[in-house]
Amino acid sequence: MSSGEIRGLTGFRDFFPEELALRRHIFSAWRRVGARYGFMEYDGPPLEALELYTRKSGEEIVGQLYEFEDKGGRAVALRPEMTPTFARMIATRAAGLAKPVRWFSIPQLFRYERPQRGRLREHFQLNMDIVGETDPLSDAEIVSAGIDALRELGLGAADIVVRISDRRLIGALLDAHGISAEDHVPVFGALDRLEKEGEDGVRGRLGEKGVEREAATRLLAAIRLPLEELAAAHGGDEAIAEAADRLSTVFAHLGAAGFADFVRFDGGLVRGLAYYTGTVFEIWDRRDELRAICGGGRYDDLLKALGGMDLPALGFGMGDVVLTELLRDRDLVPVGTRRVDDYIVCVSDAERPLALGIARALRDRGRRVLYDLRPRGVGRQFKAAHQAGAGRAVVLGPREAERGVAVLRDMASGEEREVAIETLTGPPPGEAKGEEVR
RNA sequence: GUGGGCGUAGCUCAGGUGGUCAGAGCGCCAGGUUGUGGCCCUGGAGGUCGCGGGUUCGAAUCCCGUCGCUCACCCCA
Repeated sequence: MSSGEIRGLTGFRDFFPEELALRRHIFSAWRRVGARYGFMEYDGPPLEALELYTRKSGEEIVGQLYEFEDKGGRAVALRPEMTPTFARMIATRAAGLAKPVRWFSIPQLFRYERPQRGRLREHFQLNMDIVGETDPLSDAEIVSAGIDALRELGLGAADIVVRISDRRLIGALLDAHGISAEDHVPVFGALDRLEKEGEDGVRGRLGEKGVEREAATRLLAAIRLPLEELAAAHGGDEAIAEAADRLSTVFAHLGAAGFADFVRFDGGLVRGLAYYTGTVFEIWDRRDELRAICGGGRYDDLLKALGGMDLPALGFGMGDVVLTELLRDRDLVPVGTRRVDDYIVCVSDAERPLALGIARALRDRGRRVLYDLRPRGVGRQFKAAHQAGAGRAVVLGPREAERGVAVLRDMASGEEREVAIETLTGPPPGEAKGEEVR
């Protein structure tokens, strides 16, 4: 790069045609799944009042935000997540919306931090949320939608796994192990280190939080238990039994829906966001080489906290950055599709007016049509047709023009046949759609 | 914010210990082939070797700084 060149900002992407094609491939898969699950698409502003993010997420998040003062002196921020905007939008109409509400969005989100693998300063994220339902069926529904958003792109149970837990369950577990409610959040933070630091490391962190060694060891053993054994291991603890039972129901629903191979209980799963109140889940690649592809959970208190009605809600976010890496890894990126249908080849300049008329007529039928923008040799034109990925060439020359015909050459087989020019310029035959005209 | 690695053509990369080291492949443009593409052959365009400074007779090469990319940490979507 020369010094005079203006580069794109760190952590922001340019989407060249190939990359935009992949992005659109992902978005369209997400939209198909959203539609199948009966979700309506919405969107909100990319710039919001800073307070929308600080009020519930705390001041510490400000360091990670793209935030600044606008010309009117307002503290604003580029949205780092969609949930607050979603909550605000729901709040303004909550009374009039039929519950449960099912909405999804594909916002571009921003975060001011150093880029690294799978994390940039900007990304797109599928957000799907259900508002107004507490039944475990809704938890299973949102997890199913998350799985299908990935299945639609060709990923299967061999590629991805959904780790599911429930803050109510883990909270009850902490209570049972003598950890007071106000310590739950920091303890969640410590437990989150389990995979990175191992049990000894986490025991040390728990010790700093005032959890005794013995208790820490028992706790670490407990969260590794299968869900079915967890309640049994804590005998008469009703809170644990109830939470475990509820989560078991979610798993049962997911099993009934055919997703048993995708899901797994993970008592060590902790989501960073403070507002989760129940089910939490993350989707990871099976090889565990990438960071989480998707994360979400139940946030029953957030809507009320943001000034709206007291409505239960749950949802997830699925980013495009890690997902793109996974699709590339698994060779699930569709290769370049045909760019044009027809390439019109003019043998001499005399056919140019005819070519323009044919091009216009074919384009009116919805066909993708290309022709040289300056006179070139026939060989060059065919080469260009080949490069453009044309399905067929429409050859016009003096010999054909004289007889009112054109030669259609199938670019794959090389077969040629003559057709009357009227069949190209006239109205589409029958009721067939343009794309189907051959 | 901290630390490691890396910056040579549009892309992927060669260029022991400083002395035709400005290169290859792919891609692009053109010609071979003014009525037929893919393959092949030939030619061409394209780089202040990220930028700045220093050492030296001489720096893509060594030193310092800086910017950028990247990986990890922190944190988390």
